[in-house]
Amino acid sequence: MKISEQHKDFFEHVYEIVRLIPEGRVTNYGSIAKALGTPKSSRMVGWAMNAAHAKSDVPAHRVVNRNGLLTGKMHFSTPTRMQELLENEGIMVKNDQIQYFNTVYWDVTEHFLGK
DNA sequence: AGCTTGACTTTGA
DNA sequence: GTCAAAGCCAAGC
Repeated sequence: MKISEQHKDFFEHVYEIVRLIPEGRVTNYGSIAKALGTPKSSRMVGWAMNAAHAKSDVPAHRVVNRNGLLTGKMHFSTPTRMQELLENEGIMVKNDQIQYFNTVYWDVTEHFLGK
C-alpha cells in the first residue's frame, strides 16, 4: 500500500498499518500517525482503534502508547484480554507495562523505508 | 450549531 | 528526570 493515499478514510489507513505489525512486535500511536502524514493526530489513532475493535483482523493489542503502557486494555472485552494476547505472542507484560519494550518495538516508518 | 471528551505526543520550563 | 500546556480532530451529547 502507499502511505500517501489520502483519499481513503483516516481509520482505514490505521487499519492497514496495524494489520502490518508482525506477531510478537508492538508499535505506538504516534508512529502510526506519523506514517499517515499526521504526526499530531495520534489521538485519532486511538479513536480508530476503538472502532477497529469491531474488526476481527485488526490486532489492536499490538498498539500501545509511547511508553509501552497498555493504556487501552480497558477497551477490550476484558481488562486482561490485551495482556493475554500479547503474552500469547511472546511479549512480556508486567503491570500493564511491556517488558523489553525497546526490543519488541516495531517502527512503522522504518518498515516503509525498508530498513 | 457549540462544547466536552479522549486507546496520545511533543514541547518548553 | 518530572510536570503542565497545547495541538490534534472525530464522536457524542
